[in-house]
Amino acid sequence: MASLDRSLIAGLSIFEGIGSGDLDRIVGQARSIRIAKDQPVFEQEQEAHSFFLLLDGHVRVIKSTPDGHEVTVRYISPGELMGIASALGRTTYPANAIAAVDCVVLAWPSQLWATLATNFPSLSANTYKAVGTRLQDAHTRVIEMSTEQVEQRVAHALLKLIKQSGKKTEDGILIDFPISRQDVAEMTGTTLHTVSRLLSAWEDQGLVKSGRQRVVVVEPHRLLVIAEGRAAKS
Amino acid sequence: MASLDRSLIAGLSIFEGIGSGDLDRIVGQARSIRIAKDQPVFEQEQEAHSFFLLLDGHVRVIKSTPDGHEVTVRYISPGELMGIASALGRTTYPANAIAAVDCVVLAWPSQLWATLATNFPSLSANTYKAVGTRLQDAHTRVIEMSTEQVEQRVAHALLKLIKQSGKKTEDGILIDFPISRQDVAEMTGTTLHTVSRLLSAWEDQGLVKSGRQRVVVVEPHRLLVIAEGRAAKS
DNA sequence: TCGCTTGTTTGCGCTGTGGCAAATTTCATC
DNA sequence: GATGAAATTTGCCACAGCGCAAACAAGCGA
Repeated sequence: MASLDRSLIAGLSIFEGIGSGDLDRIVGQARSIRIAKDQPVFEQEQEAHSFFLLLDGHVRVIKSTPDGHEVTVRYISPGELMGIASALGRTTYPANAIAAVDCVVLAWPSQLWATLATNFPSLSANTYKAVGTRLQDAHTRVIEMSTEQVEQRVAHALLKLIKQSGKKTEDGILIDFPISRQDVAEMTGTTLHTVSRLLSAWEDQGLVKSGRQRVVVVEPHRLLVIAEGRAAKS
Repeated sequence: MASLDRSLIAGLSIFEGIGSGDLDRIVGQARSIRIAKDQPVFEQEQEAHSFFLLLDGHVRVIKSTPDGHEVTVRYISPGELMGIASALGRTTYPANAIAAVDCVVLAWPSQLWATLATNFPSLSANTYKAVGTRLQDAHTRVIEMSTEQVEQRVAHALLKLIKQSGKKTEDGILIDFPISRQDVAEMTGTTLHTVSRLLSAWEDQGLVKSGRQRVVVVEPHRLLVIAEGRAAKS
């Protein structure tokens, strides 16, 4: 399979600045795995035996709280690394990662990170740059949760999703994996009821079209207005 | 000054596994800077010319939103790195860092990171481990904001503060830098009014003692009960 | 010592959201 | 096409916590 995906893989930002020979040497040490929808890629607290690169599909990263709440930390799109506990000096995964659709991933044994990082400094630099972005994102998330109302947070969440995994359709931009009201609620710290009410209202205003596990954003620009908190109260 | 602080510095977790000769070589390239209370260590969006190690004092890291809200990202205690944008492939600081009290920091030029990291792998590993912890903390924060009520969040914030910067007194554990109700509000995503009400209530119950820019936790254990959400409604 | 500034407390009313429950739709399976 | 499970919608109510405003300390400088 390696040969088939090579051109795709070579274009990923993680491998920027890495020669094609080196790339082969890196990818050659990974095994390719298929993960069926709703199956875990890795699980919270579990020993971090591998780290992964998502080649195809979408993965949801979730943390569960002791009292039974679930919070979606982020969604992973093709080309992103996940489970890189080893690069951050951890021995267990900090969260659950679950395939939102059928996925294909590359998996490297965790102990390989150290040698890969020293042999391929660009790989290391690119990885830590991605970590920096993630840290930023997490802080942005904290800020949103601290200062915005539910309506703005949900709007922001949808905008993020279409930017990351949007697919053009004739109706608008579709989030191209199944996503329920409950899922959106877990991303934004609210309830599925409130999300449902919001989506209904937005649908009435022609902002979005949505159905069972399906959201299409018709007017991203107007959604952005809501996200920024400059919405005209109807 | 370097000689005076050497034993202190050698014990920091960032320098774990680094020989004393190497340590000198690393620290020798930093300059020591005093920063007066309320003065910035670095500022959001500003070119990241240096990265820092806090030797003494306490620093507040803040992000400002376009609409004038301020959110406290975290507090930094002695021994922690800050402003390590360069290690994460960024060229500007992502937030404001302000001295909560008079501080002493070591500062290295950002461009030095690359050579330090390659010459001293332990330094690099320790740093990224700290980054990993920070990422964890940020996610924990998101989860708290998503699932907990204000009362629990404030309780958690106080517990974090006393763990990080607590100082034993005869009354209880004092947060040993000036912290206002407003500051706590900015850590927990609420208003100074609500924080004030909570502290008043807790003071009545003998849980804390507080005054102007000052909080002493008298009964950490009972505060933890509140933080966990297992509090008996009075 | 007397202001003056800055931080804190507290009352009151309002509202955004959560909680609950029931009805309804959609999809998958037999 | 019938049956059932899962997702969604919606109405109603309750209340946590915010906003506003006014009164109160507590330091600090002159």
